[in-house]
Amino acid sequence: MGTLSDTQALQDRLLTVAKEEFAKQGLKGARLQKIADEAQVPKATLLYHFKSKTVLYQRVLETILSAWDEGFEELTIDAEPAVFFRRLIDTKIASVSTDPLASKLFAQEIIQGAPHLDAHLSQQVKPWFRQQVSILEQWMDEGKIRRTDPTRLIFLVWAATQHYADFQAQVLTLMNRQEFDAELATDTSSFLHEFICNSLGIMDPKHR
Amino acid sequence: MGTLSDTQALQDRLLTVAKEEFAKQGLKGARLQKIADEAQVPKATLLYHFKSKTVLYQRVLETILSAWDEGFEELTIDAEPAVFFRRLIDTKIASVSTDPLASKLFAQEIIQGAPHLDAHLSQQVKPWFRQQVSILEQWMDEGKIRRTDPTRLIFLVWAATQHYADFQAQVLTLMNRQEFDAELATDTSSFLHEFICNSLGIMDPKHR
DNA sequence: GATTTATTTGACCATCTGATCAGTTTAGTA
DNA sequence: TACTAAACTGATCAGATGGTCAAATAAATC
Repeated sequence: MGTLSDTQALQDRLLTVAKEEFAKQGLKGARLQKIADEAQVPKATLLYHFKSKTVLYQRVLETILSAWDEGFEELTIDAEPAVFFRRLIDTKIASVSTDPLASKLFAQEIIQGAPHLDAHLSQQVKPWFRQQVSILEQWMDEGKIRRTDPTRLIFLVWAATQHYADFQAQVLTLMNRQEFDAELATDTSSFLHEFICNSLGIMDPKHR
Repeated sequence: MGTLSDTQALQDRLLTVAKEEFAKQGLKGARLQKIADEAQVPKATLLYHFKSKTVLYQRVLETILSAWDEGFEELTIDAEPAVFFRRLIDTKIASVSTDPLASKLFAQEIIQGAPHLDAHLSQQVKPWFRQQVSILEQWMDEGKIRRTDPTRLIFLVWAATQHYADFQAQVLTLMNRQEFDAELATDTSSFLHEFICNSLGIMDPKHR
């Protein structure tokens, strides 16, 4: 049997299980024993593959962040406003709908002051953020979208999408739903796109 | 010395300190010893006033929620849309700016599935929420605001405001700021009001 | 002032949990 | 097959942590 791939597969499984536990319980609240149990492996084996709880947590975080970076890098400048926001919102809603645990874990990390991702925030997120801001500013200069604060505009999109992952418990309760299904996701995506385009005075190409 | 008021004052202080610790570290992460130290009181004294960590946590949560309920009950139906959103946003931004710790604590509770406030969500928040939805629907019927999904509209306001408390670390980093001051608060409030009114086709009374 | 009640606190405990380690098994290699 | 290295794991530990308790002190009541 391929041992290297076995080891890799095991570590991936451990990371997946750990992500779930960290997302649900927080860093301090998560228990190595439970992660090990869930992955059907002795606790000592878990600690053989990841030297410590902190290392395991950081590895989980890295996995999440690199997946996100990959997904958002593709959002290029070429498109016109309506398409840009369509892509941005769809990408975020998709990530929130596909993997809400990642979003929850990230949210808890930020809420607690982002002690484990200072570097990532200033080195990965900030440049991406500045680029988005400058795109929006350019469009405002060109009169393609209403002039407003681009920084807070991006925060708005960010917050409005992330909300459906982080506050899922509240959202589902208030909507009388059991789960966040695909229909809910596309409807939410449509709502946000329409709401934002309306505010920015963007005419949807489809409706012209 | 008034003993009753002394006891009350002490318990209030303990609750305040505990809120800070719970907000920063989460329920599992918070340490009774640290809360006691911060309040300059032996740990045994803390546990004399609150039988257990869980009880202390629930008391903190109750304090936060009742303060919120009080603040949002006042938002009555009378006003016209522009005023309604002005008040709603101002109230939320004020609460987020005055006491971000409360917001953070609440957020973590919801993220982890709201195990300690199922009752509050369905008994306090839900009725308030339904009322807001019905106000918005009425305005849509009357043509006072653009027709859209009222549920997701409220979520949007909620998310967009809360974001500034919960993700403060990220917001400050990306804005190159050190603290969330009063100016930032009013600017944010203005931005959101303008953005929403624009999307809903509400003319600000002041500008007519 | 005596008695009872509420508050305070140091000492202590039972339990949990992350981490270590030595010994074993399995896989890869010559 | 003999040898080395990697992977695995039961047993165990050291430290931390929530919680208890009995004794002391302060406050209230009679």
